[in-house]
Amino acid sequence: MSGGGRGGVMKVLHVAEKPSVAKSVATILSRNNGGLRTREGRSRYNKIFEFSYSINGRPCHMLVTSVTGHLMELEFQDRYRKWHSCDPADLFHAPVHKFVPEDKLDIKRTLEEEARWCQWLVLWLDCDREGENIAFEVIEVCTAVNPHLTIKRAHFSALIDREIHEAVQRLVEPNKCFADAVDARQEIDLRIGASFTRFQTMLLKDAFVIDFTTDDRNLVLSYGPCQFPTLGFVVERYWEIQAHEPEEFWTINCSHKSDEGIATFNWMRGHLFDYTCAVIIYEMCVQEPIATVTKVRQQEKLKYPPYPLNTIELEKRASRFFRMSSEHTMKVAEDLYQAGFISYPRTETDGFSQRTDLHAIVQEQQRHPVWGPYAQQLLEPGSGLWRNPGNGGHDDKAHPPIHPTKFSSGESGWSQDHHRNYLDVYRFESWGSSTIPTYVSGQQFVPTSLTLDSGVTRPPPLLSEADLLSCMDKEGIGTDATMHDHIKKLLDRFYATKDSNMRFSPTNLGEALVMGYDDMGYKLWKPYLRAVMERDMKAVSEGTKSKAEVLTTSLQQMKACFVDARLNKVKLFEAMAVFFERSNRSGGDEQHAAGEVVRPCVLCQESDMVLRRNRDGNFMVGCMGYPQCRNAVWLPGSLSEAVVTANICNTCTPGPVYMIQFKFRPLEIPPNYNANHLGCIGGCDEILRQLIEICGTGSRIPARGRGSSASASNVQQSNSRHGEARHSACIYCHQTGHSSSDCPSQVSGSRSARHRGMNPQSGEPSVPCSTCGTPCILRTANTANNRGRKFYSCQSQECNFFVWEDNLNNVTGRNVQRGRTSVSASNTSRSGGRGRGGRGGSRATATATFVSATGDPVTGRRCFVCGDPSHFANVCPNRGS
DNA sequence: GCAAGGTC
Repeated sequence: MSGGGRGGVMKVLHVAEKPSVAKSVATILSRNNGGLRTREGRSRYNKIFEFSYSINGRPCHMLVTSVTGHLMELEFQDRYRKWHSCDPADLFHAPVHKFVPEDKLDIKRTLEEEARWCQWLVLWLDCDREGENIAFEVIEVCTAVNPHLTIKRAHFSALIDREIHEAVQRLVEPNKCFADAVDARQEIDLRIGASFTRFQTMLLKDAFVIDFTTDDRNLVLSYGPCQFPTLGFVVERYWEIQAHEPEEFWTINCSHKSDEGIATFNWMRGHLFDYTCAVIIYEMCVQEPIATVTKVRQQEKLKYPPYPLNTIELEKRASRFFRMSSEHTMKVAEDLYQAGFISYPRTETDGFSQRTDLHAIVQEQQRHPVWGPYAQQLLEPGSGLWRNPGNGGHDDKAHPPIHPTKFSSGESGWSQDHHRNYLDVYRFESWGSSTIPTYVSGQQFVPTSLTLDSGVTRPPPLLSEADLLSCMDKEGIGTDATMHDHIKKLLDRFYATKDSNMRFSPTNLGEALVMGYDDMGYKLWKPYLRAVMERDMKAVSEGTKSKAEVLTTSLQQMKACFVDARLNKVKLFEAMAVFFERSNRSGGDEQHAAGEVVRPCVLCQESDMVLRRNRDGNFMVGCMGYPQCRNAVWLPGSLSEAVVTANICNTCTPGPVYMIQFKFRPLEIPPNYNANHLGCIGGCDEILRQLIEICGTGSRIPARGRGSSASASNVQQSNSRHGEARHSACIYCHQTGHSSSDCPSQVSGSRSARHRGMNPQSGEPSVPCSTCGTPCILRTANTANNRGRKFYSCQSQECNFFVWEDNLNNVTGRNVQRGRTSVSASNTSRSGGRGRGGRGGSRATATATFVSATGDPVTGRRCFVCGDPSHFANVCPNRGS
């Protein structure tokens, strides 16, 4: 019989994913005379609960404790931890290991101490893949000290009595497939993240002047399978906006004022882009102004209350109504949860289970000064107000939707944000209703106003935090508990910014990185990669694929992608060069920056010395501090291979000095020397010294042009947008004669309108918007009528400023100068004095002809009321209105 | 100095 302790009381160790669950499980199970006792463990957060219970009739001494999420981390072996310790491509196969980090050692000790004297281990981790993986971490720690443990898994979907009692009587086996799926995910995330992060940081950080007013050493250009697609959403929307070319349209609006109020009528055709058509129809209306009601339709509009809150919806609503970032929202929610005011804030569930006592939840709120009376009303049986909330159809089987759990009239020391979390009688949405006068079919009236108005098509808005969360949710980027982290990471890494309207734009850096990978043809910034990983994980968790299989294939693919990306790194360079000045610091070639560490530099005593190969193929060990420190040891020219080993020389100091496995070309060294030699560059190696003396160092075959084309970093792209850059080859088509911003190969599709060369410091031509002052950059139209024509338009979401560059020159009589040329929108606006935007009321007083939607002067069009070409009929002063 | 996932 397994379990030992035949006939006696069996000792059972229960481990939950978090302290709160341990407490709930212990409280529920001990309720019937269990005699619950609490004692401290090694970790101050993770208490140990003890009581008596019987499992399937067998008396047990129960110990319930917890971990706090994952107990272990995955890391590369020490040898590969330093950034310059290896080629980043090696990180796809460098050995990794799982270990318990420093801050979790207390928990580990508690588990070890308690597991030692127990017979059973019961795992109460959350019932999802991560929970299963944590379960195996706990198993590893516990079985290491007690290999005889019988291991069981409790399956529960809610922390309620029946579920918990049932779970403990129906223990199952832990599911290794689930845990394996997470192992695979962890390893892939680590390898991809570390390799690409090191690669792009070392490639670009020092090669460009990236000025983010931060300590330069902290600038990391990270890559991650979640953060990059998140950035991708932001950049894609931004490009969509950039690519938008405003088009003027015309609409006829009619209103009618009666005793009952004002009715506004919309034109069934919506709007027309053709001015002539619109004005003809409008003039017909004006000449026959009597309106006839042809149909009256009444429609009931329903508005449903929202579904119960899950984490994502909570974050979206806090962002929309309170302008709180998702990250801050989760902090506040955590505070409220810790204090017992709301239920667990990380949940996917958006429907209450049948078993939830909703009346009890509402009862708690009866004393509240604001919504207490409403709560009381709800509970009154006669009021007929009670209605169960809807169900959004999601259930994570672990937690209920987020709801208030007890009454609070405000705790001292809490910020306003803490109070905001209640969905009270919901003051944050309105019915949005309006009442209109009643009409009957056949009724006739003369409109109070009838206008021909112009409008301009607008691009979609920048992504809000709620939009971004929706995109991530839809594409499966991150989990409900981590999405806000990924968004914050974009801000922390200077990849994106959030404006005062809580909307996200990419920074130059964020845009350049996405552009670089996009130009390589890689969808690394798209959600597909994550989707493939998610599919693989599912296959592993269902047992249709093995962990090893998924790891092998996906790492193989990712490594191929990495190697290819590195071959195409010029694309990243070019994209960066669009936005940033090149620096004259070292770097820019991660191959040069990388190298295997051989020893600490004795000269500068700051950096490591690494094994490198120069462009001629010769080996040397040079200081990472180059060019500040020029310490170098040149190795024999007869070397064909050299690899740093893990062997440390026991004579040379200061150490460690790693020994190098040398391989010489046999024909180039004297016959009495071995072609394979494990040597040391620290000074102790007599053989190496002799070979250097015999063979010399440096170029083995002088001046034969070897390696002259080997440089993969000969990017000569100048970042200057003026002067010499115009004479160098375009970075897109590689032709001379135009700059990259004018490249004809780039002026179609959304790519054409990308934000190229708009670095404010670069002196790109721009005009300040006369309405809001935002600098407007020069862009090129791509419409049938105006292909290639340049225009300025305001990038502000709220502003309609637009002007053709050639009009500007005509109007102001001079060319646009860099920076601060001021332009009056009223003189240059396309739409003259018409329209509702209030743009350019000056048109009515101008003597010029009309300006059409394309900006060209229009001849032969004049007010049909008085014939004056300076205005249209709708604003004619001679027309009785 | 690197990822994403748990959670305090």
